[in-house]
Amino acid sequence: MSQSRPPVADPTPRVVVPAGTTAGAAVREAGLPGKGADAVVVVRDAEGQLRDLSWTPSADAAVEPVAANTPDGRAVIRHSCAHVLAQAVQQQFPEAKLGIGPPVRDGFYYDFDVERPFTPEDLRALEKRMKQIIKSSQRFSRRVLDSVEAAKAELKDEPFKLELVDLKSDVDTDEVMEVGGGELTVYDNLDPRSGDRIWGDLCRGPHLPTTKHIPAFALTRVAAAYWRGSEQNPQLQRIYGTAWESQEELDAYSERVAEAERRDHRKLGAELDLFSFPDELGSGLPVFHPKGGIIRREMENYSRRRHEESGYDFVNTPHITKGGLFHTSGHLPYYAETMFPPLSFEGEDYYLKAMNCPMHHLIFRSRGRSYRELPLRLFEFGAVYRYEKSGVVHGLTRARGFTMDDSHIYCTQEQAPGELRSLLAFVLDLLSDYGLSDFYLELSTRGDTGKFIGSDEEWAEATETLRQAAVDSGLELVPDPGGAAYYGPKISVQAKDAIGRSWQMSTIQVDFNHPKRFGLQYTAADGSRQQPVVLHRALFGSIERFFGVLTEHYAGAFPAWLAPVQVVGIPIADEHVEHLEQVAKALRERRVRVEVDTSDDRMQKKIRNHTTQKVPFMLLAGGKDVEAGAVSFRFRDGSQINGVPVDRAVELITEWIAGRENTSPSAESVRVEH
RNA sequence: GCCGCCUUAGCUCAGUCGGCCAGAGCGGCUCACUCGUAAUGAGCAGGUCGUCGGUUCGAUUCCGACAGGCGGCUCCA
Repeated sequence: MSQSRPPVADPTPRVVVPAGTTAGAAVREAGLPGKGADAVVVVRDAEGQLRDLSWTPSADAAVEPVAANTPDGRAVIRHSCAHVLAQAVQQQFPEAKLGIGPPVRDGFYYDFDVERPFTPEDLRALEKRMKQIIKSSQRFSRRVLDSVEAAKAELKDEPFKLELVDLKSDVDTDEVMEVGGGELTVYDNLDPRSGDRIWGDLCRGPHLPTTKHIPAFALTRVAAAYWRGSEQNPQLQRIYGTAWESQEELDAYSERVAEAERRDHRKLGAELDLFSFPDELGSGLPVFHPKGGIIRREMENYSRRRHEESGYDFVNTPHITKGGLFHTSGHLPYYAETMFPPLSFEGEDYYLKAMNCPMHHLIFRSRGRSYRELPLRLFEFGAVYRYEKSGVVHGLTRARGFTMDDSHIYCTQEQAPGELRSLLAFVLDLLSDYGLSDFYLELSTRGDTGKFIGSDEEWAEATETLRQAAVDSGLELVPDPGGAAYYGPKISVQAKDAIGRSWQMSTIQVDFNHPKRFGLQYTAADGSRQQPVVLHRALFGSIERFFGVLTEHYAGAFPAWLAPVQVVGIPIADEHVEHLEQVAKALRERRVRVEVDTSDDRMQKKIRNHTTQKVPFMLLAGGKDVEAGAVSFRFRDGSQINGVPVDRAVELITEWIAGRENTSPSAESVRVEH
């Protein structure tokens, strides 16, 4: 149908908009699509500014058409859809006051001040109303307000918008799309026939030409949100929605959401009998069941081995300490509210450990240290407890009790850059051994709040050292101003999982404050006393969180080397059990976790059970196999290899596990022949 | 911590507009079946309807507090 359209050779084709004509006309003239998923919805001018199709430059302007199915195009669709939502809300609830309504990842939201919170029924009614608005093809029309006074007069019934008008100089961000760019504009929704103004909103734009250009949307949930993101401000009711350039894309998005739900580690943790959160223990305190315990142990064991090989020393420290230690470190009183309240006895306040570093510093300080010992790398799987607010506790990824794979590296100033580089390489290498391979880095630097300790020079130097190490890694580096720890800047490694979600994994921090506070010293070659630099580093972040991330990454189908049960023998009939027990014995001798299913379920049922339990290798044996001294493989994906000689089967499974292969074995990937 | 929603058997969920013995599927246990690649059949057990308090002749059902969960906000050394 669209075959006559010329192929797009230039990735960013330009269209020239003649002076005094609209961008839309030029786009049409150029033969670019006006409807469908690749419809041009706005253009980008020479300054990079997005403009409405109704934009009319006063001089000829070369612009870049922006299609609906691009990140910018989708943002415009979503933002316009937010306006439609707001119009629907004010039709249905005339007393509702408007907050802000920006596009966000995969969708949009709009905040409202209403007398009572929205209900799910409200959402359904609003969706219906929005569909009518979209169908009526209202035109989005931009209007420049003459002055701040004019704006205030127009917005006299919208207290939050008024506030934005007064704040406009410092709210020109992507989040607040209402105002910006030096002038105040309103987008009116006009009736396509009469041109009457139906609704309007303070907004910097740009917008779609008409509401009909919103091809597919859905309202997804309601929540409360603080006005302008501050706990001090009133809470508004936020409605979230999603909008896409086509119904197919909306469906695909819904499918991604459903897939994420299926992978939810909290759900899989129960289904696969890995861990639970007993109410009796309290919120955020997990227990690991035997199968979860195996995965956890394998994760830890491999990490332990790699750390041993890389020159780390293993230490152990207690879970509780007198409060003085955390005063020395500076954690108290800054972070008192995120630590559990103290236990008072014998005239002392004892705190549950919220971080391991102070205790490691004490180990460093326990005797005189020589430069010959540096870098000294102390490592511990250290359990910590943090009083996370009740509303943020979330499965294994945000728990109140968890285990950090924590290490502190004490080195000289000169050693720090090299140590950081090799540390980062080590971290990325180890993470990829667990099957995560898509990384980017975030550099968290000092902010201007009072929580950061230490001098400007020290911060600048530490930040630069970290930045350099990050740049040397060749990975994408995203700045995170104000995100540093109070004692120093940090790099965090963000990993993307199998369905493209990012998780913060490792953090690496440079710390020049703790050495000072703890009076850490070593004797240098010239006999002088020097202060070491401390590098803090958690690789998994926390074992629990990494466990949760891996569970979701693999959708519960753990690599064979991590799987709680690696092999299950399934006899066709009872008389074949003996044969499988022999195979199991051989595997068990090679430390393979193997079971033979002797239950009186039918063979088909056993296959189903162990498939849903995501066992990587199922070994079936019937008369033919017994006779041939063989077994038949069935894999998670349903593929099979029949009649594999027992010796070869044992060898093959052992090799697969020892190779720490992270993909699921299948008839295609497993090679029977040598 | 804040806002909203939720909590019935091990799990997933019906149900009670306030009233005799609260149901189903899966799971568990028992028995029969011995089977060639995702659910064999029959039977049995299992619930103080999250906890505490209030209203009521009577509460699993209505109200409140608390705990736990879910979705957000805020926070995240």
